Amino acid sequence: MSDSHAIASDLKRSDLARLTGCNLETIRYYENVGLMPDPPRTASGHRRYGAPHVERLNFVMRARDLGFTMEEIRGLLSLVDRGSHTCAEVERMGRHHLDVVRAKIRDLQMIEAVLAGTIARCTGTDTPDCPLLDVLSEGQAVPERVARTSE
Amino acid sequence: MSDSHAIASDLKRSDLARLTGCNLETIRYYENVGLMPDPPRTASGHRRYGAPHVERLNFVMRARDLGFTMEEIRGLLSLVDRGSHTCAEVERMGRHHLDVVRAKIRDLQMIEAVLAGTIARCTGTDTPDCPLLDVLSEGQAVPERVARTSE
DNA sequence: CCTTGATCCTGTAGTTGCTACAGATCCTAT
DNA sequence: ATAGGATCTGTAGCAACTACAGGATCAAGG
Repeated sequence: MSDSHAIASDLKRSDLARLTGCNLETIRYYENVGLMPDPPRTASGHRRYGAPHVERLNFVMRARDLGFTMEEIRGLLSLVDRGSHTCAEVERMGRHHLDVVRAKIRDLQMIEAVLAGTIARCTGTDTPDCPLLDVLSEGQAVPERVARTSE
Repeated sequence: MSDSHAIASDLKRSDLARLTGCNLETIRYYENVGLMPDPPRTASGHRRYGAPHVERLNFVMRARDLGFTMEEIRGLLSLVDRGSHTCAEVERMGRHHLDVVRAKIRDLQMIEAVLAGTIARCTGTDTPDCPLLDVLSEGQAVPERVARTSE
């Protein structure tokens, strides 16, 4: 590998934010909650980041984009950091998360069906009679009322 | 209307919770944030509820079940409370919420596709090589990284 | 009538995943 | 040297609840 355009290894927090697209404050937050390591500091206490921090933050952000919770990401990172992770372990965590995602989709589709079906019966006129209000007032809004996983 | 089995109109907070399935504390919370009206009190300050409160709380809970935000529910309730609402107004709010729900579904389906497609390539063995880690490390996790509406 | 235990009251803290602000310090360029 | 940006810290705020502590009150049994 040439060093023709190596990533500068003396990044300020604002540089890291710019390179990753992460919010400036969120970087500090991830540090506080243990998703990012404590970076080295200059004599006056300013954080200095390098290429590994860029990678780590990208990892965290991609995991968040995929809907992993911070707890799950901590789990993934500790697997990787341990240095002896296996694909099986990672896959297990991924599958669990996939189950959660699919459950959310199902819940939202139930909501969509009720909403769409109800609104389709709306007249859109000035009458106070409204199927949606009827559902909210009397109907069983969503067949299984268990928890609100879908939010 | 007979009073053979009219809903008792002298309900304690615990009764309202039991009748609706709502958490006891949540009732007070809804009162604080204006989703439930301040109920009458006994001389010693205990809340007393009646049938209208049961209906109102059921309305709020069904709306929450359908994923309406508290802000939206406040809007729906103020329409209804105003006494001069129209189906068109309610429908408009419902349609807007339906759009939000559908956007969430789409976002989650993108996540599902990436996750499922990636995990399908997992070997499930003891190797550290893992497609999911590859996606998190290098991939563009979810094509459009805009906001996280789907949570 | 009195006690005991259940219920009720209030305010407040915790949850998740950030985001934003205030006030102090520091860095950089002129 | 100084002005104005950037950084530092702690903390508060968002949604939508849930739970707890400490005190007051109610209801039933003795």
